[in-house]
Amino acid sequence: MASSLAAVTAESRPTFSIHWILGLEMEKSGNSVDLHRPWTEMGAEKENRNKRVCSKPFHCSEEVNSPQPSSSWYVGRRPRTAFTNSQVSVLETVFQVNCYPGIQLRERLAQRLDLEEDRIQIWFQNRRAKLRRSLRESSLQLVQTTVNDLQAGNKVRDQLELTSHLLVSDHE
Amino acid sequence: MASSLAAVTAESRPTFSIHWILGLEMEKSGNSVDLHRPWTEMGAEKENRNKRVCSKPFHCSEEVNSPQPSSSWYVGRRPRTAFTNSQVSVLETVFQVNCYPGIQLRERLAQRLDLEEDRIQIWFQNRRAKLRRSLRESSLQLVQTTVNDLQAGNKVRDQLELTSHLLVSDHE
DNA sequence: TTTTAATCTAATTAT
DNA sequence: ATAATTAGATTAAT
Repeated sequence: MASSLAAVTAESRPTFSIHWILGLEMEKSGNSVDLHRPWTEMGAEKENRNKRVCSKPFHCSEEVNSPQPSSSWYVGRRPRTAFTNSQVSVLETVFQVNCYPGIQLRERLAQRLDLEEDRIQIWFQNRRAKLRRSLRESSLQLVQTTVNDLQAGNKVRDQLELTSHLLVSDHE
Repeated sequence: MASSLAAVTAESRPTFSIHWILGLEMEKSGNSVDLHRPWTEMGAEKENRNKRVCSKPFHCSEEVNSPQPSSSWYVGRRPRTAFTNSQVSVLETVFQVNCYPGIQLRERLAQRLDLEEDRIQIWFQNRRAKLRRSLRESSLQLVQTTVNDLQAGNKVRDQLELTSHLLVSDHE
């Protein structure tokens, strides 16, 4: 609420400082206000993009030429959430019933498990991906098995054909 | 915090009620604990997909029992956030500088604009998609213009060729 | 009708 | 192994 008020105060003014908005973030990048849109140069440097030497684009825009993967002062990614066994247990149970929980159920789960709603959302997305993956794999395995069985069947048939051919030849 | 305690209490018990977990959500679906995984029956109903009966998995299961697919969808969806002009203004300004804000900047923006961090994340995702779309369109238009120019150039060249041919023919 | 917030998948990155 | 992020495609609210 207090932060909201501060924001509104600044927002009502047409010109506001980018430094004020970015706060501490600006200290590290200095005054350079360079755009970071790696996907505009798609074909050119795939390596740089894939490597994502700097998951914090802001600070590392100059690092495109000098990659320092192990700059540990900050990583732009949200720290990995470590779900407890109990939390996963509940989530798995709910997933069995409904793997596309709506906002109400997600909020409820967030409250009951003391997690943010978005963590729930992401968990279900990843869980569905996992299930799809396993289903794909098992169906692939089914195909493999079927192919193998067919091949085995063919071998038997070939054996039979060979035998019958020999018998026929024997008779002729 | 209180909800956390409640959750832990229930979690520590190996057997917990699915109804307790789902709470009010269960009222709608009754006692039937039917799985909802529309993508497991992918190949089976291609017609439905083409007919656009339900392209979202969510309505599919609901639609079986309820005749109002549209009303059942938006109850499950988070209510659309209405950003104020001021909020968008700040977001746009930050976007000019960094369209891939890390977790710190996202949290800072969330605090200052009185929004959830995930709303910020989603806003930037949609904003990047919009920018990419506009870039694609403008580059497409560039191609169109180039093609048109080339065609116009060809016409001029054809005119010149025709003229010279007539002149040559005239001399022969 | 247009714009865009929310949701989803698929692939990937990174812990 | 899986949480987090991205692009891209849709859906649906304004």
